[in-house]
Amino acid sequence: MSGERPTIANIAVLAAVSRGTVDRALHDRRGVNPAVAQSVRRIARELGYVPNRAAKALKFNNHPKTLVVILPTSNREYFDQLQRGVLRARQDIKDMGIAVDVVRLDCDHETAVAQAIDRQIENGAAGVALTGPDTVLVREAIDRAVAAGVPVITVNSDVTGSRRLCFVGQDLKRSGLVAAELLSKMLNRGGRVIAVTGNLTFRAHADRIVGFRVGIARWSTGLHVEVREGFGSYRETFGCMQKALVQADRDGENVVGIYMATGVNQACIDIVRERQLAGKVRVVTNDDSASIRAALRSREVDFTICQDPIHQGYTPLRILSDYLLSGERPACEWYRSPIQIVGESNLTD
Amino acid sequence: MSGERPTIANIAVLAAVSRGTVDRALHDRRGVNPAVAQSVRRIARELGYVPNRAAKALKFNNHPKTLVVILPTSNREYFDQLQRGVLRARQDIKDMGIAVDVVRLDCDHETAVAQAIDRQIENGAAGVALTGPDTVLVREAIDRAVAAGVPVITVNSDVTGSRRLCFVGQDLKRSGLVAAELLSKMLNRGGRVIAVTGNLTFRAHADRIVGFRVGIARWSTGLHVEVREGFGSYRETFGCMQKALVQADRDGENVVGIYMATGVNQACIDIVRERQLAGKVRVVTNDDSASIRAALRSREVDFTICQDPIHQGYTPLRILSDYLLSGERPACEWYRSPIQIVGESNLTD
DNA sequence: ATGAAAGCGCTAACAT
DNA sequence: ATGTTAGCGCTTTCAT
Repeated sequence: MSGERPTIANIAVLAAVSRGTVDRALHDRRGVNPAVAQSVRRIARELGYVPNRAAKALKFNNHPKTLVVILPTSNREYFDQLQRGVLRARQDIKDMGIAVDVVRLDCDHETAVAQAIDRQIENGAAGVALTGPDTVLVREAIDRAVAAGVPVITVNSDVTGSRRLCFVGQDLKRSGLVAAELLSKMLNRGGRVIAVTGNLTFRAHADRIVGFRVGIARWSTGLHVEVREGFGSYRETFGCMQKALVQADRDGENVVGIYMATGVNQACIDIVRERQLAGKVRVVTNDDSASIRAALRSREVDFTICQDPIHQGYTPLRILSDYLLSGERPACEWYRSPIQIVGESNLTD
Repeated sequence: MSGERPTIANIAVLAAVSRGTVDRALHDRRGVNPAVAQSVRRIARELGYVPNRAAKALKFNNHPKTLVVILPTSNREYFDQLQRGVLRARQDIKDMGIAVDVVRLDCDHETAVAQAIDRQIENGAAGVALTGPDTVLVREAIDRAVAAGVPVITVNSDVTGSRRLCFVGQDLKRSGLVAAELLSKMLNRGGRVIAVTGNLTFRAHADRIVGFRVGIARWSTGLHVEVREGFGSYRETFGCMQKALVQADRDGENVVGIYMATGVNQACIDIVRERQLAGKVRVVTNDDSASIRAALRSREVDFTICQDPIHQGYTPLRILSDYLLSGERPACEWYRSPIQIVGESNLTD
């Protein structure tokens, strides 16, 4: 083949036009003779032209592009971690003439999120990554952004049916499966396992439980699952756990394991501590936090299943900047963030 | 502060010299008045000057730099995976005017490795990442490269005492700890655990066992560790396992767990299969391979501890290209690759 | 509708 | 020893 690495100048020669015209043609800008545009694009395709990212980046230095990340103020510990991933990405792409802004707001408030998206587009954001509720208002705001030519990526929790570029987050069902495998393999005897979740009407919460049930059925011998909802409040979570333990006593079945699938792990940990269940009951939780780390060290928790918040912060920005620099759409719709199993031995402080 | 983002041109104005002189001063090139050089560097420091990577990258396109990765032909499955990480990095830095070559050779042969390094330097490699034996010859070759201004990174297995930029690989002692935690938590009853390794005189092999022993002491109740060496051969590994099982019978102690810390996992898996120990004995292995995946699915292995070969292939090239582009030395001497615990539930096919 | 040219920040070749 | 200039590949005026 032609040894020449394809560049705009290169294509310009072959098409017998100027570099400006090639640029215009390749970017579907107006003011190009359709026939010329056609032929330019054909040549580009034949040469396998891919824009040089370094050159484009250098050019951006004129008028820097800005990517915006919208994150919740809730679940502070987790999203602070995620933000560290964002900051790392910011460093990596700063020299590409791409700036990164982080906006934190109450993401449970759907209108707030939708408005934030609209505002960022108005301000000229070149791309948006966000965590928001899976509701119509948010979906419409995302679709408006995409229609305006601004790529959007959902992080940690997807907005289904929207025209976002892709979703970066964990496979929650799989996460539930992992919890089940761990508990099953730690518990060869039978008995009762309590799975505490937030609210089963939320898809995200339900998914983990679905996976967990499947996993228990697949790997355990004689474990029974008892699901309880804590609805995101400490009080209710604490209460439902207590009731579940009493109920088990009454039923004459031993509680041998606990799966804390909820955000309010603290309530569960406190129960384990108060009742001195450490060592008697196997406990698996989700995510990472100071109190979970402490519980791992004190053996009140055996394993916690993490979703690599750093990765979730870093990846979307890399995808967006790649998109800006090379026009390449992400390879897949769903970037599954790794499922990390963490015990006391591999705590990474 | 001065709102001006610091560039060479910028510094040149402040120092009242030309851009060329600034470039020379900042790169300690010869032919600059020491006093001038001093003042230029001072101004650069005060402005917090960091070279623009995109610009440097674009410049590289003139005469592309080449990074070389030297990998073993042995342990094929693992290093093929690692090479995939290398190829991914190659894509990412191609546009930076940085090419990546992969050389595979028999890395147990120290002279071969040392010669390969020398040859690559002679060929004008801009940086080298390598997996090689921790011997004097290799260390000297690395130091020669570094002395010639070519940065070197060791991958997967370190060459201690060498002047390599950094090491990217797993914390093997930690890996042994993790194995111990898993087995301990799966085995509340007491009994004997067989740990199969290659050759305890090799630091890398010994490390895992050290960690494993510490971990068993820390987490288990009543587990006894029996270490066997297989010396990297299938036959010997198979043989020593068999002997260990017979010995346990004779001693009247149940073998309840197996830790396969060796490269020849296959021998151990075959034993488990032949003796139909699946379900009776808890098994933890290292790394990932087709046969281990199969064993996970057939439940002959409970968990395998992986060291993220993709990461080990990707990271060194990122560090090297960052070094070329920004002159930044890596933040730490040892990039610990993540310790992944993989069961049947989180096999990533 | 198209061409020409300037410039992003840096470096290497050339000129003084 | 230092200044000047060209050029990496791309985009964006400004001219035509």
